[in-house]
Amino acid sequence: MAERETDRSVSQTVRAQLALRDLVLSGRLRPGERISELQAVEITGVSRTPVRMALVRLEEEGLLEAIPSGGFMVKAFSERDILDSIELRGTLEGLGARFAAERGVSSRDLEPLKECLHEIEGLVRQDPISVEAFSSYVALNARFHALLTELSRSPPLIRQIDRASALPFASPSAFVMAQSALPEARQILLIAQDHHRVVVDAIENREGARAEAVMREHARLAARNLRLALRNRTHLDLLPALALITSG
Amino acid sequence: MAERETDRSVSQTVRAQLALRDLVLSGRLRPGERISELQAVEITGVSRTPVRMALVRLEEEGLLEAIPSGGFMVKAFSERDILDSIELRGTLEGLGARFAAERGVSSRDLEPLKECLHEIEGLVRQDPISVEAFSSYVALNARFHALLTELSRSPPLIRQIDRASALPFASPSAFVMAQSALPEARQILLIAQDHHRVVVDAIENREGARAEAVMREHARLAARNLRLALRNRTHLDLLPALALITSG
DNA sequence: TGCATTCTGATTGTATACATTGATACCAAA
DNA sequence: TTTGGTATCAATGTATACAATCAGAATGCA
Repeated sequence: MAERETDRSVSQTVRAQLALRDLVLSGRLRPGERISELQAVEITGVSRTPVRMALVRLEEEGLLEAIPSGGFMVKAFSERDILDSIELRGTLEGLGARFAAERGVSSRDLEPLKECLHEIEGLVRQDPISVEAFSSYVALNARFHALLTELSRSPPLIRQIDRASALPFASPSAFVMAQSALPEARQILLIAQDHHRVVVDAIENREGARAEAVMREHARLAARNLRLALRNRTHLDLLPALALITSG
Repeated sequence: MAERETDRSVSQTVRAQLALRDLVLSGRLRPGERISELQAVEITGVSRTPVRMALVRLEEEGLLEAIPSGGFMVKAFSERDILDSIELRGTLEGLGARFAAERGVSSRDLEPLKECLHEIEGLVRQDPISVEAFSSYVALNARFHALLTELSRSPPLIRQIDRASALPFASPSAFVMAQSALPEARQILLIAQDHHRVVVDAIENREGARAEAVMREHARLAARNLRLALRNRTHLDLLPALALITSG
């Protein structure tokens, strides 16, 4: 029944973790629903031990919640939780940008970031933006944010940002996806790209405060637009992670 | 050998987690040193399964690091890592204070915070501060920060702050302990208490920006003083967590 | 003597059996 | 009918046995 294609390249634990995460994000398990180990064993095809490890890691990741009496359930998020997560992430990224600016970054390190910026530039110039271009944008945007995070050169901060982005609705891609639901999507992307340009410029010129401020504004824009998109409830199926929302 | 006093109130996993954390923080395991499961089993007196769970949790907590080839080792931190962690925590607390201020807090919710403030007030008024008073201060300070964090009423943020404080050198107590190594310790405590007063006042008056700014300044003060204390290398044994530092 | 290779030992990753605990349903008594 | 208790059962927590993998040492060959 369960596929026995033992892919030796990854551990059973990792495979279970991926399968269970997908199960939660796809919405096949509703928020608040208990996830039984036996059930998880049947679905993933691995034994209880790695399943258990995967459950613990997913709990630490924030997708699951431990039940006091034992076991785990799918965590439920309110709309406010999601908006806070976005702002939280923006604050951390802001600190990262400040670190990068204050500590100085060689032009060699800035190169990939600028290249990324340039590629995005080409995409948003289109009007209207094609579907393929849009999905490229999502990938490039995620890449931009990842590179920017790296520039902080602060392992503790990078770690924390990664944790904050683990919640699927707080990832940079999620921002963009949500914005795409709005009629003024292209305008928003143009503003976002403007933020990108400013933060790179600020880092280059060692203006820490400006770099930080623009990243926070960047997140606030994302939060505002997600809120609007949630009000309209249009095309939100683009972002399956929103299945985790329970209350307004 | 290993105590067989099976304390039924807590799980084996939790007991192992506590024992191993203590092992790391006490410095009996040096940074970079590999921690073998067998060894952990002997020390904690519990079997491999809960030990393994504890190791995974301690890794997520940031105290251990997974070795690619398998197993875990004690994580090593640079001085820069520690200073960044403090600033990171201050940034998160700043956001929390802003949330509290912007969203409004009932005077009923502020009461325990003010009481805490008042108790600290009594302590710092002493000159010189007695040893007992100082250790009370450490506890009260931690309590103040915890209450403040709660006031944000943002589960995602609270979670993140808790994670940031898990690193022992980033906890509020660590700030105070480190400061105690300096000759001007009392002056510093007075300034810190001033910050506490300002943040409460700002929250009460719904001044989000001011609340945020003072918490960040609060952390910057702590970082500055820790840096000074590290330079002097005086009384740093007060903070055993610093055993995790490897490089300057 | 130096380097590569293989073998061996130990340690981790996985599977499963056992113990224990929490939940539920049913029955009896008030 | 409701409430209390008990018994049963299912699911988790724990222990241990087995398998796979990695590191290191020893040996053989160049």
